Amino acid sequence: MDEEKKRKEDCPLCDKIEYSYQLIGKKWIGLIIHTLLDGPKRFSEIHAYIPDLSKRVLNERIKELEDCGIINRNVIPTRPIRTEYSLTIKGTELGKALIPVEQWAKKWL
Amino acid sequence: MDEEKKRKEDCPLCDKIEYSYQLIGKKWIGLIIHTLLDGPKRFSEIHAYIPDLSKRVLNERIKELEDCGIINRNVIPTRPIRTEYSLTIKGTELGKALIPVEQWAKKWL
DNA sequence: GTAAATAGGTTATAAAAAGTAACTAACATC
DNA sequence: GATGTTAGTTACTTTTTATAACCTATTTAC
Repeated sequence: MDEEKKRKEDCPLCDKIEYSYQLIGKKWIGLIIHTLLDGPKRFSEIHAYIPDLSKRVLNERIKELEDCGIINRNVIPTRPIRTEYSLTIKGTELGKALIPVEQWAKKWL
Repeated sequence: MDEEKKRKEDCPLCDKIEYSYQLIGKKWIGLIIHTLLDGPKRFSEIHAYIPDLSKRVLNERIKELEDCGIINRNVIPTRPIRTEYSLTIKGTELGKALIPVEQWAKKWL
């Protein structure tokens, strides 16, 4: 069956699509981005918005999202020091790209 | 800080949004829907398109997606019997809602 | 008609990811 | 100096995923 062979064979576009699904396919990533879409937030604020997400995993997700350029960590030198997280342009655009999924949820769930 | 209290307090819309992110936040869900968006496929075809997804988990994901009304299982009484999976209307709309994420991937990855 | 192949799974076990709760460091207030 | 807050970290448990072998039914190849 030749049709079975038309799969991803070093197709760079397929790789990107697959990567994006692995990204939003990680638990909590979508909700964290959604939360930050309405403005920068501190660690404890994000945690308060998503209480079922543990601090350990929140910290892990934040580092992953920083590493792929989706969020920025801004350390504000007040006393006590506060760290604020905000979406980069790349991250804001991902957040906006997820809005149709939220609209789907409103309609179908 | 009162602002921390403006979180999801029995907000049905937030629940829906959260549920949708938990759904697409499960590994492989997005790619399976993407794969089915271009037409119905058999078990082994989906597996061929996404070879890194094991048959055990593919089977689990298929059952979950069936349970929430996103895909249909059609048993075709040919000899040998073939089972074909297709998106429901709900599933097709979710697939379409994910296209902006793919466009984001094309632009930013 | 026996041997290997295909389709659509299931099972057992191992590895990776996420959850839980207690702890820490740096400062601040009472 | 005891208590609290912020932003984490650590050790340990539970849940998810991965890996690979196996299974049943039917089919094609020899």
